[in-house]
Amino acid sequence: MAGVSRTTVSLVLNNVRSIQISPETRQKVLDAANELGYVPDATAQALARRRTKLIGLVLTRTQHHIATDAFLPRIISGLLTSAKKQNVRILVDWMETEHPDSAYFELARAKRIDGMILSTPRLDDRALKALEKVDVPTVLMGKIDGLNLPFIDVDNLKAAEKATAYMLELGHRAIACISSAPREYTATPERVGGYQNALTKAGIPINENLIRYADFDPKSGYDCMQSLLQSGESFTAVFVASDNVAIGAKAALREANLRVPDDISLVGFDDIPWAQYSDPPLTTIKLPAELLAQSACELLLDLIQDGNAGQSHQMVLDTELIIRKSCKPL
Amino acid sequence: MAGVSRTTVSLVLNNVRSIQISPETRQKVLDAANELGYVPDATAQALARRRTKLIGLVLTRTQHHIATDAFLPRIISGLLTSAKKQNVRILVDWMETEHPDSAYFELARAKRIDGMILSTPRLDDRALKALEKVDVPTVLMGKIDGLNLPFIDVDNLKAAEKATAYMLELGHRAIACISSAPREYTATPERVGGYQNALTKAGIPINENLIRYADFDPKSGYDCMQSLLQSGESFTAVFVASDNVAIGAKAALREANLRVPDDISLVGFDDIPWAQYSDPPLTTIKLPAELLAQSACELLLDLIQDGNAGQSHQMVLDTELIIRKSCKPL
DNA sequence: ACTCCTTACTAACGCGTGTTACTAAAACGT
DNA sequence: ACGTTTTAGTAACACGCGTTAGTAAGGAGT
Repeated sequence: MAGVSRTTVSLVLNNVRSIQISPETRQKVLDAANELGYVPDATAQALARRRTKLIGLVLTRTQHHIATDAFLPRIISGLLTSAKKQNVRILVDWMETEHPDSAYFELARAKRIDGMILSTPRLDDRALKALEKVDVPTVLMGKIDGLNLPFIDVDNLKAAEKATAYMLELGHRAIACISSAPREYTATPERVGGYQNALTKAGIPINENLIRYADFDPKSGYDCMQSLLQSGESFTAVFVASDNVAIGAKAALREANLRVPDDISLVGFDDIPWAQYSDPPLTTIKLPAELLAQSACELLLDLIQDGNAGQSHQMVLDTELIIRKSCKPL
Repeated sequence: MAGVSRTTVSLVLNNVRSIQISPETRQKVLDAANELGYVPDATAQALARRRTKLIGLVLTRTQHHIATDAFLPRIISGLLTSAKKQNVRILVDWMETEHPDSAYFELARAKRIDGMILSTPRLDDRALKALEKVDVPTVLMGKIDGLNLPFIDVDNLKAAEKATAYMLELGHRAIACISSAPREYTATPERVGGYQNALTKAGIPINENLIRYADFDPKSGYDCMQSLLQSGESFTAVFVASDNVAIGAKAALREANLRVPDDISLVGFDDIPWAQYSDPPLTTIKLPAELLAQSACELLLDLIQDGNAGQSHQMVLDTELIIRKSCKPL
């Protein structure tokens, strides 16, 4: 070093205001640090400060569903920009759903991260209840009613209702629904519920045979659509609650020689990059993914800083129906 | 604790073999740890062991290109499985290309990570040369000729040649090429080079006017295809060096009332999930993304453990041409 | 009875930083 | 001239673990 104590260096580099350092020594320290190319050891800082400056993004899905998720890049992108702005880094982890309760805590208990964002939580996940009582700042990306955890989500119900209402306006009456994921995932009942609400408001009875539950990926969409086509039920429009699933659903329609929108109208959900370039361009619900991720990140950092300071940190974002060319008046 | 020293606990929990512990005390320690729900503090371990058990995935792209990258999920999925197997975690970071040389080192210098994987490196990146001399285990996902850094990549040249040769076999002679990314990215010259090789071997002169450089996302593919169509050049087939770019390219063809494969044959690259469900199913080069990521991870962990133990850690994986229905004999 | 080895454990230090309590010197006030 | 405050800096401890060197107890050998 250059002529000063370790403590002084720490005080200068961290710009501690509650203490006085003469401008000259301050400059001497800065010069020395610069010349030596000194970078504080992040691990040691974390140990001393009891903050790792790391937040975890925990994906509650199988490996295969992560690999085929066309939505994930937007979440990561949003998270990265928001994190960089706040000088925090992102740790990605993944959890097979079969794991026991303790799985969520591996990261947190070891204090590897300061807090975490849980993507696509499941309703049947018992560990979530435990999270309420444990002191790990957590933000859910997905609303769960029973729990009192902070969450951020879009208004899935309203969005699905909007999408379905649009097809109703065009005169469709026999409208099928393919959900984005199995029932256990929180968005599923909301989106299917919104679809059902719209039908009910239009005085149309709900036909359970027109509802299918996909499993995130295009293949499941393909299977669901085939199942619908083979069910014998007739329909002129389909609400597919995930663009990624719609990719497969459209393939099934094509194989059955049905054309979009001439034979079947289609509305998707998410507005992944593919949607506007598909044939025909897909009418879909635009989900503000980057904003969602950024808000989740900021919410989490608030929680980490202020503790759980009173107010319930829960946000619901709005969505927009993007009308393209996959629907046609009946 | 339950009747024993801190040292003994450490020895038991880490299963240190070079030292003797009686089975009874061992069990006592394990029982106590279990009851207390003791989890070692990861930060403190990292400080003492000088290993963070974290590896960085550094993306050299803009925020927008990350958000629209249909290929990223497969990389992350592969990395996650491989990392979990080795009890290591993944830190995702991102770097705008304009940053100065030091940018790569922020993570490494602060010893936040044990090593890093660099995705889609750029040829013009001067910082890479600095990496050679710095003691940070690094694996490049993408081959760079001048450097002596460990890398893992697919044989882009051979793959592109294979794709182009396939169209030549079908009788096409006027074959255009849309690259996946700007020239600065390492895969670009290789893939375009493979395309040119195939033409040359078939005795066809290379027409520079039939080559376009896209920029990762569907929109750039759309623009490139439009540019080709408006150039006045005539062609019957196109090699698009990225499925993600092909999404947009197909949209441009459709708008020009050209049909695939009747009017234009198309071969893609990557085999993203969308490819097999597109209309028509896209013939493409299947890139083993998960394997690529896993190999990169294992390579990196080897480097971290053994230091740079002699042998040049460089791997080139093979690809496969998946023939679907987007090409037609001329 | 003494040395020598083995077994089973622990004291003490180090990892690289943040932070608190304290001190020495200088400046100030009467 | 003396007490009091301010200024500028540092020593020492803490963070929670890994690890090395060392020790006490017990057994074996002569």
